[in-house]
Amino acid sequence: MKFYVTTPIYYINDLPHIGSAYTTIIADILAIWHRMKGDDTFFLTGLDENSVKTVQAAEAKGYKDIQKYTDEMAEKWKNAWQKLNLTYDDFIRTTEERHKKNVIKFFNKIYENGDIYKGVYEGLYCDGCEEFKLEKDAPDGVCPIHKKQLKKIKEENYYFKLSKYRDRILEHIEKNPDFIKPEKRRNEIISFLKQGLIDTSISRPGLKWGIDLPIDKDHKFWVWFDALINYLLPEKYWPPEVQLLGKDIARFHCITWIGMLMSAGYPLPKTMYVHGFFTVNGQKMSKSLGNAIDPISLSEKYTIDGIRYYMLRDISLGEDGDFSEVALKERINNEVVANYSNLFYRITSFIQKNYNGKLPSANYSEKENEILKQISSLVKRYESEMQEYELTKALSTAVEVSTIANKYIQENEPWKIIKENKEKAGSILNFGAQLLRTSVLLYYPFMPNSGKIACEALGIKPEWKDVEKPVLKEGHELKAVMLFKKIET
RNA sequence: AGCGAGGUGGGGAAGCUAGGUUAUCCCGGCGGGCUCAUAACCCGCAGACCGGUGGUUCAAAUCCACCCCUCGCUACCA
Repeated sequence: MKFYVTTPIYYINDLPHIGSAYTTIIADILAIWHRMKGDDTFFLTGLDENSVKTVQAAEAKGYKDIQKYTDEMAEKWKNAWQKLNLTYDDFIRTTEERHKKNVIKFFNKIYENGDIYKGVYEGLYCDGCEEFKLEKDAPDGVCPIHKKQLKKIKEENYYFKLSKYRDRILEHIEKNPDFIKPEKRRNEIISFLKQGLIDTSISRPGLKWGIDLPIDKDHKFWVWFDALINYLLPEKYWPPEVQLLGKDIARFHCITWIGMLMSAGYPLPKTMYVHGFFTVNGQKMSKSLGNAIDPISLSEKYTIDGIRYYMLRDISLGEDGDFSEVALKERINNEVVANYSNLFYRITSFIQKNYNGKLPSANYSEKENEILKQISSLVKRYESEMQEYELTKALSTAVEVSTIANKYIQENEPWKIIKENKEKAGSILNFGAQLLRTSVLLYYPFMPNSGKIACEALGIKPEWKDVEKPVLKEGHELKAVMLFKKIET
């Protein structure tokens, strides 16, 4: 089985914020899980550098050489992702030759297919903003920012015959309930399509930055057209099993991109998953409010895994959610530390102290077999939740498993038993360690950094095979490690 | 305005498609147990007339009607 997941490619007019980190982390979780299962996995992320915004940001910061600016920003983005230990397989920049080649190739296909024509774009232009305004944003034809009369400008654009594909797109979405998730986004797209579709322009004249249109040197590709094509990069993995999107860009992906692919004759992605947005401590995140969160400094304080855990645990994937530092800290202390890390330590340190770090022999009874059955059904549930991209549910299933393990240890009181019967206590610890191994693996995609340490200490590999079974053998060596520290401040 | 999603104990959610014993889970609060463990772990308790009104039914959080409230989408904004 192969698994190909994409994130949107991000604008480089600023550094990564918590929102872009969120999307990329979701992709990372999925990629890690599929790798554990042995799937041929490919995780693509990258940067959208051909936007007019790039030029504006570069100039605002005093750069004359735009390419230099993009190179520097790209380094910063890569560094940020490395600090967060994200495991992407390739990082695409739309200023790269390999991308430009793909754009041209793609364009030629739809051009030869007769889906490109020259038309006129009419719009209200503001000299101050240097951009077109929509009528709804500019009541009375006046720019809301500059209070100036907008000019009616006509310019020639090349258009893509998107409207031609409207029926096919609609049909595809209606016939494939899993194509757009969650359902609420699917409904939105369907109702949008039912209103009808107009063609979309794909080029702009007179730009100095961007990719040249092969049929007309005076035009550059409009940034959206060029950006979407990045996903085609890993040819042998096409089509993606899932493309992750923010809700603001759902329509471009679920409609325009799909129409483009139909025209060029590519198979379609299996699922477009639209996630929600964060507010920060109840407020909308924005630069002007100055409440944008830097994921790097946050991770230094709370650990990468702590943040990953919180994001998926507290915020239902697909819904909007509030990012609160208070809640973050509570989740880490009350769940990651108290439930998981504590479980890990109480079992491993007990074995280390009393059994020289070697797994004692086991003699399971009806009670243990009952629990194994329960675990096995929870693991099945986890797998189907992961498969359906219900990551929040899958994580809470993982929590259930480690709770069962804590309960088992608690009820069987090996610290008492060991005083009279070391062998019997050993059997309890043996079973506890088996449950611990399952917990570690279920948590692994969500918290891979501590997961690595946990696997090493347990002497296991992060593999999904027999995840629900008690496969650790008598005499297996393991070490006591504290995976997380309590956040005190 | 149209279309869509939702309103469930202090907070966050599940249940509702196939109506039926004490409405479930997590956090928080309170009490107890345990002491292997990072005051962690385990057990118990309090707290919800399931947005409102009316209807269908032996029986509704679950079905129907109307109403109120919140949020999202309604084209070039990653």
